[in-house]
Amino acid sequence: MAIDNATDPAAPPGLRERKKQRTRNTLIRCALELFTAKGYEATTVDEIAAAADVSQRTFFRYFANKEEVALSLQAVEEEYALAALLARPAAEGPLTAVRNGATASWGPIRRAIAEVVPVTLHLRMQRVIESTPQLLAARLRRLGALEERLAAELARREGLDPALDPRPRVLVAACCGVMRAAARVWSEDENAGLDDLVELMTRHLDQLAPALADDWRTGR
Amino acid sequence: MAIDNATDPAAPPGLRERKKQRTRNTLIRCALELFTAKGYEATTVDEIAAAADVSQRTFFRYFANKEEVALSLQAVEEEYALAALLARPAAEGPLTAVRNGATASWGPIRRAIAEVVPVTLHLRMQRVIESTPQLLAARLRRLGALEERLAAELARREGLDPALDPRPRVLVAACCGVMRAAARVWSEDENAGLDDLVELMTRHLDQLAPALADDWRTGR
DNA sequence: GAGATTATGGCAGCCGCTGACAATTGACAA
DNA sequence: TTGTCAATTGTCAGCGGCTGCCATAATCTC
Repeated sequence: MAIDNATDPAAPPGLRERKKQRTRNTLIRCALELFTAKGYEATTVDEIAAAADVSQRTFFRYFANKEEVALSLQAVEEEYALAALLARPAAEGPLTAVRNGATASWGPIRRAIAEVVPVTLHLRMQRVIESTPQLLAARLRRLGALEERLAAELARREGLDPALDPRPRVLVAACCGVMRAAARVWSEDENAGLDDLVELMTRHLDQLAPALADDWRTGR
Repeated sequence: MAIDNATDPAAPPGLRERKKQRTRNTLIRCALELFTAKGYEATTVDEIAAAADVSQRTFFRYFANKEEVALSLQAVEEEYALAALLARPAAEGPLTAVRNGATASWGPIRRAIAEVVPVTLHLRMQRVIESTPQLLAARLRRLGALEERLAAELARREGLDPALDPRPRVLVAACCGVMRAAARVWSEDENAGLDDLVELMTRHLDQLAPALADDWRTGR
């Protein structure tokens, strides 16, 4: 029996598969360029399809809707974020693992993104997402789903039943909420780069414990 | 000069204003009944308009889109939540104020909702929102906007510059994240009531500090 | 009650999105 | 190489969300 590309993911991809991947990347790049140039809502799916030289129907075979192409690189980020937590040594405590996972994920994320589009385009797109209500909403929902997966992993690490102990959920929810707040602040500065985002997030995470103290005056 | 309804909000509403309010409430009630009966996506704006006995065009004069009518009661909740924080005495610390504001808001919220639709309908709708991707996304975005307002109020209470000190944002983000996690868990139990939701939220909030401890074993 | 204001309905039309069918292209084996 | 099968694509028709436009009808003001 010859190599079965359908079942063996390690097999070298055939022409068909490579072509599909190329079409998909082209669609993403064209879409992000149009979105960042003239805005998300002002960009038509027909325009994206035309720019990528496929029919509108084909676009919808690659992406379920216009949102999905806009957030396709965020989906990549999410996978790497989860993988980063899975890679933390078991010796690390929950909070430390979440924190170290977050900081360690940015390198791989940057490289993976760069394979598809220029990183600067992706950064500009982040701001479009943050300032487009529909996109921001969809992004927050995805982050919610990611939270669930992170919490499940945390519960597994600590040997807890996620249905009973709320601490994994609580910790993840708190950290993700804080990081989102950092991202919101970051997106308001047009010139901030990826490193600035990472630094802002860690600074915000460091404020978590102090912020929970019920008297903010004692600390200073 | 007679009473000027356009500029004096305290003036008794005329026939026109009362009729508008009635139409709006009817639209909300019809929409929620249809959404809970046959699902959000399966319900057409034409059907809602027909049930409320207005034209589709009129529906869109009351609500910017189908999402808005689905989340109109959540918008009410948000206003009361903010008002509850504003009403906390200045002596309370930030965390205490957030916590007490949250618990104190539920009474007024329940009463305000009951003026428009039966509370059970609203509770059923909460679960539809939680299980409908598009609605959940929109709700999370609104909560994000609420977070900003809450953080701004917290900064004002403590006399801080919200642009400089991240603690208001961090505290609000953490608490809101935790409460959202509670709401997600709650919505999975078909028979849980409003009181159960409140109790679950406070239980989750109480877990915030323990969850941040980096060793979960010491505590038990 | 006349005239100004405002709410409503009907219509045409754009855009996001989907199902169905036919045509094309790549994969695999005889 | 060629024939067959499966996957990919384009075209077309159509639905639902949503908007601008204009005419009509209901309220409000004097």
